[in-house]
Amino acid sequence: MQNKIQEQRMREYFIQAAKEIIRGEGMRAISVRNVAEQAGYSYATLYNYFTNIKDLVFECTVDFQEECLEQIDRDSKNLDMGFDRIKIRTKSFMKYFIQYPGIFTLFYIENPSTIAKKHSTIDLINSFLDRVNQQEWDYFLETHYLNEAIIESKKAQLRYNVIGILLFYLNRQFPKTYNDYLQITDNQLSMVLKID
Amino acid sequence: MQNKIQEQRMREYFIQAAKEIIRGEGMRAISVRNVAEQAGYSYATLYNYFTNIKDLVFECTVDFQEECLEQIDRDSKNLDMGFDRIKIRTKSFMKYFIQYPGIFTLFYIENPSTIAKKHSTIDLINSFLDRVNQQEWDYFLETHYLNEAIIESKKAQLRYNVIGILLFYLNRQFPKTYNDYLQITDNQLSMVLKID
DNA sequence: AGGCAATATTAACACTGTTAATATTATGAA
DNA sequence: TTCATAATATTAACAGTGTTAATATTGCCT
Repeated sequence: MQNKIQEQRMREYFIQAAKEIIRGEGMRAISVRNVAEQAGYSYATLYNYFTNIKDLVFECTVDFQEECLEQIDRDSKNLDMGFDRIKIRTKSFMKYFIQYPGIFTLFYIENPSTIAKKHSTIDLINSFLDRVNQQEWDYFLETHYLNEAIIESKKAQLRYNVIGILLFYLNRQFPKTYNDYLQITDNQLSMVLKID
Repeated sequence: MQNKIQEQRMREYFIQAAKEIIRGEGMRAISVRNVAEQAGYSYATLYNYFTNIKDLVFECTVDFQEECLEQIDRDSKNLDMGFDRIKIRTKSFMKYFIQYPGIFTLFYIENPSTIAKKHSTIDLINSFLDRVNQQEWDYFLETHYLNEAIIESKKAQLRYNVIGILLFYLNRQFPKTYNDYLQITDNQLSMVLKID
């Protein structure tokens, strides 16, 4: 690890390989030998650039977040500020994980190697949905439409509800059909995103 | 598997062993050899009574649900029907999984061997919190305090919110402190369990 | 071209779940 | 009781996992 540019390039090869596997076959297909083969290197080479496989896969999360955010922006452009925009953006957020269940597993199911290590990555994941709608929450605050306590409460409500729905649907096959999932989602978002 | 009584007794040995490990060291410590040793048998013997290790661990869920329900009933006895009773019972439900994080992992994180197989067990897990508060929801319906649509919506809101909070706290160390977790929980339950 | 440092690969270890072959135990008939 | 057979338990083995140490290969500079 003398040449920093070459080192980062090598890391990127492994990260791209891991991303493809996670996107396609999911977290179950992730293994040191699998990722290395996809990257075109031997399995032990991976350890010259990452301390372990968990560290590697969690580095993928920043790229996935970017990609997800791009989809959300596409799906919500030209929309006026307000609850409806949050609703659309949140549904787009959820759609991304429905498309790539392996990425949901990585974000919320998989547990990191060490609890303390790479805490920033986990923090970014935890606050992801909050950041997706940050513009809107700020708008509500500035226009005095909602006060800060209410905003924090609704932000949390949305966060837990959305991840809960995805957890049940993707990890527990509940509800059984996609249509039921869509209906529950719409109902729940409507409950959270309204003035009481 | 000639004598059904002896067979069930053997299964119970393995189930009890698995339960102790899940309660104590968590799902990470579950392995065929580990469970078998705790049960006092060789690892291959397990396969005479269970098709695989996943089937075995998911059989533990019925016992855990019973135990959890007993705690909830203890914590909520002598309470009048109403939102407060749901709140207390739901907090007790959550407390159980905070006490035994391994059981939360088993219930909501771990995925079964086959999707179709043992669907009833998964269904019982999915509906567990609903059943915990079924008495109260029925009471609200009978007394015309809430209509059926509202009840179903609130039931779902509670379900997703509660599991979401536990997922973040137990699997993502968010929030960092137990006190913050308690405050968020109380706030969220108050939001869901009120008349709009 | 030779030597040294950087990097990549193979071999090995301790695990995992699962199955097949073997050893042990229990049961019933002579 | 003895022996054969069925039932059950155990060991050996296989293919997989993550990770580390020893070895092979590459690239660079004198």
